[in-house]
Amino acid sequence: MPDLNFSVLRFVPREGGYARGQEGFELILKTAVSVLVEHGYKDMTLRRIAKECGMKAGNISYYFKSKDDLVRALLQAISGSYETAISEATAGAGGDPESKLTQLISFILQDGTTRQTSYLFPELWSLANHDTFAKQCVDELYLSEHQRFDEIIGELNPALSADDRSVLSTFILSSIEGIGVFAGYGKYWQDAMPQLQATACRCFLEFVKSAKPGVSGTLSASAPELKP
Amino acid sequence: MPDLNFSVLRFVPREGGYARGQEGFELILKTAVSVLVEHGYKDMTLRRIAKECGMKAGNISYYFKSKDDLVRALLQAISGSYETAISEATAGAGGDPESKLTQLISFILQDGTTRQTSYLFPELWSLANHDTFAKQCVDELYLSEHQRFDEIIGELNPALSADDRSVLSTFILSSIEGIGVFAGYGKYWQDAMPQLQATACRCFLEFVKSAKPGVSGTLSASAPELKP
DNA sequence: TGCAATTCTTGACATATGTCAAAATATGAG
DNA sequence: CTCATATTTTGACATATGTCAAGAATTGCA
Repeated sequence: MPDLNFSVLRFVPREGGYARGQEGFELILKTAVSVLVEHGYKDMTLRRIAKECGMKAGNISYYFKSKDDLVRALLQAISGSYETAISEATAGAGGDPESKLTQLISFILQDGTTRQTSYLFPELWSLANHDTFAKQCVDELYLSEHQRFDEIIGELNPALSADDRSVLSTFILSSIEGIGVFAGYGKYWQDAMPQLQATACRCFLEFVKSAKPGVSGTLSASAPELKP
Repeated sequence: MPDLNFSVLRFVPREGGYARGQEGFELILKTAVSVLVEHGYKDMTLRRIAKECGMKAGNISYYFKSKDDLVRALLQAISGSYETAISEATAGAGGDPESKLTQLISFILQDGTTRQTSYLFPELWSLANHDTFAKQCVDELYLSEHQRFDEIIGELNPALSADDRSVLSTFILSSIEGIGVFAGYGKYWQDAMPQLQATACRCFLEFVKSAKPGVSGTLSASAPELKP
């Protein structure tokens, strides 16, 4: 069984109960994530989770009144954990906005090389496409990442408007996440990840620094203007 | 029921049989794709496909000896269809390598705004993570896209080495695909897609044209060299 | 129009799933 | 230790799934 390591998987604390109760609660969620990663949502059954927990399926119904409930807790825990991780990763960055951007990009790409992240996110994206609550969790997660990019871009190029910043943030964030799909754990271009990381840092840093206000205008809108 | 439009869904032709047989065969595959898109792989059951086909579940077993067989045919049809679409989309591009790159990027992003593509690919990525055959189909699809980028980049900047070209192709391809996850059909940043498209074209075109040989070197390897 | 090959339905099977109630067991404050 | 509370197992339920065999219905060539 491959190693799974969330830096920290954060749970909403349980009200009342014994210590054992909290253990069981967290074990179920951790194991559920593991099953989701290793087998996909399609095969994430209560009996499978229970078996890997060393307990019986009925016991999960004691902690979660339905599978839907379990999945919700799962999504919240995952979303919250990644938000926390991003927060901590960017908190330690030096004052230099250039290295902040480089560090943020590198952190996300590095995380994308783990089996967990590489296998988990397609499941999340699929879930988000068919479930409103899942979509909210994923959106929330990415909004917090988007905000980090927005801040850094503002420092790097103060001349840009809020709209320009937002589009650039979305552009860079989504590009970076896309790289994980192609060069993440077990993917075809996995070996090129170091080069991709260096390339992404160079390309986006340069682009943000040299961007002029209106950079995010659509192509047709950027047609040559009439001179007065 | 939202409209689904594969430009063309290509099938491996059936051997022998009546005309009705071919119809049923194609109907099942088309419907299976529709169910996969609308409900996700988890809920892509034979009975659901059959019901949407207006036939009984048992009949699918006549065309496909197992569900696994159906899924394989599905993946091949999808992979082949996208390869064909990419091929045709780039065939019509003018001789100018700049507009070729712009057109290819625009085509992929435009396709990513459709419900079909936006919902389908997370399913494919998830499948590829847990199934060898699915992984092969997805890899094959992306390899053919990668090759198009590689060719165009070679025209745009002949000074680059094959390694540089390949890394840049992977970088741009994955970035573009990532944008679909964030600004595709129904996604949070959907409204920003026109700006993202313009931004991506500007950023990557500029980057490729101005790239110097060795651009894909890792950051540590690009440390200042000792002068002799 | 016959009639053999093809397509489709019927109905069943074994197995799997989420859920639940009742009984059994474990926990830890007093 | 006692015992009320919390946790866990047991065993069942209704429903769902992929698969298959046998028979009914359809197709299209002669």
